Amino acid sequence: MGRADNAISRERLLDEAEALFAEKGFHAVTVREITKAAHCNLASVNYHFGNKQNLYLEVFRARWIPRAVKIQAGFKGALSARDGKSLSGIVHALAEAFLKGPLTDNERLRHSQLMIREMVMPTPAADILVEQVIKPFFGELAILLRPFLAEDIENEQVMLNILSIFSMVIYFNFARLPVMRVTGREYDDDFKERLVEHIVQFSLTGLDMKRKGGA
Amino acid sequence: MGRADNAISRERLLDEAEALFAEKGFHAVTVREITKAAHCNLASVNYHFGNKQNLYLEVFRARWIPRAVKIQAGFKGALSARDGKSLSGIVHALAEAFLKGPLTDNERLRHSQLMIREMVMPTPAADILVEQVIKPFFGELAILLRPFLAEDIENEQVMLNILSIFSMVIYFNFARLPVMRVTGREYDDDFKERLVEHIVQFSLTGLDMKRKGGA
DNA sequence: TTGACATTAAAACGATTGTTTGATACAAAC
DNA sequence: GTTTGTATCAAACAATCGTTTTAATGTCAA
Repeated sequence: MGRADNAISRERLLDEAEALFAEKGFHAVTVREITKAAHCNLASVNYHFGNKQNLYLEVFRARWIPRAVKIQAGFKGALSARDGKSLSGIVHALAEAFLKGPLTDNERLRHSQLMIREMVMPTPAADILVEQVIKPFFGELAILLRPFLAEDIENEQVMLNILSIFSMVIYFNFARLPVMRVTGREYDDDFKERLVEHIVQFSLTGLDMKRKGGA
Repeated sequence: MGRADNAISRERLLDEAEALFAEKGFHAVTVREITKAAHCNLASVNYHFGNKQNLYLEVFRARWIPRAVKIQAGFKGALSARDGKSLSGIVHALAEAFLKGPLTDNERLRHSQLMIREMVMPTPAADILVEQVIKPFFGELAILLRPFLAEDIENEQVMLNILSIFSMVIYFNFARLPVMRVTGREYDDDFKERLVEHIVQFSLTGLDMKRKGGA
């Protein structure tokens, strides 16, 4: 084929590579596996991306970051729409953006898996991830949350709070196995809704909910 | 050498394999790498464990689970010692057992890394992990926490609360890169103490700490 | 139509992988 | 002292890995 299919097979490689890297990890996936899934020739990875490592990095630049931007856009949209001016509204929009949001369930799962992998075993992609996505986003969150917190609160304390909310959102996304086993529930829409509500309530009041009466 | 060194090199293999599997993941570690680190012959992995997969599984049975038991013992010890009869005491003992506890910092890191890997990309080891360690432990925690929660609270709600606390403990252990980058702090004893206090406070009151005055 | 360029294709490359083999060394049993 | 069983060792195994090579195929400009 000629030049016309240039972008197409390159994009297919990125799609399939992202799915496989997310599911199995970098070293467990072979170039042959990727090219077969993308219906490309074996040499196409090295032709379009130089080598396997570079394809992995490009997956983050061309797929992971845009997805993160999409999630953040969903969050900001929900914010300005209705939940803008209350603490529970902000946390609700945040949890919903990551657990339900504009992505499919598979996309969300892949997104979390790739991020977790980079945190447990950082590669050069982790720098891009932290500096270009996490730090800026957490900075915006800090500005949003600060009006609702104590006036003399330190920046470190704000960040720890954000990290704690984030840890729940991430955990309920990637640790589906123990969550399902312990609660006995499937990851359907009902349960996701339940999780969003739980994250909001726990983030606002913690365990101390006697005054609210339990559920 | 003769029979005397039997157990010794087998144990060395388990030690080095655990460290390498935790750091790099199953597929990224080679048998040659493990045997070299353990000062053993290349064939010793297949001699003692049959194959590489079986060594990985045995790492969980012979190393990971005992470590989990040790952490839980540290938690229960702290409970009966002083923090037994208050909500904050229980959460404090829990956070401290996982973030400071009886293990070295490297041991704690490896422990979290292996667990996270099994949650993101489950292997047969994940079943052992969830059924033999996580579910029983969460069951005990539920019994401990229930007296302090609302009387009509559902079991699912209790489990979600435990999962939330657990998500923070896990996250602050394995996601050190973003935590350090966002807070600007190193993982020294001071910071770990700070993290324990934060987890306790957030678990008890969430973000709504204005009545307490911030820090 | 021709020449230049971009992409795909098949085949092979050397290196590395997990695993197996057969010989050797050693301690305990008889 | 011979036998038996266990552990270690160097060496080689077939298979698979990422990557390179070379040729073929297509498109577009001149």
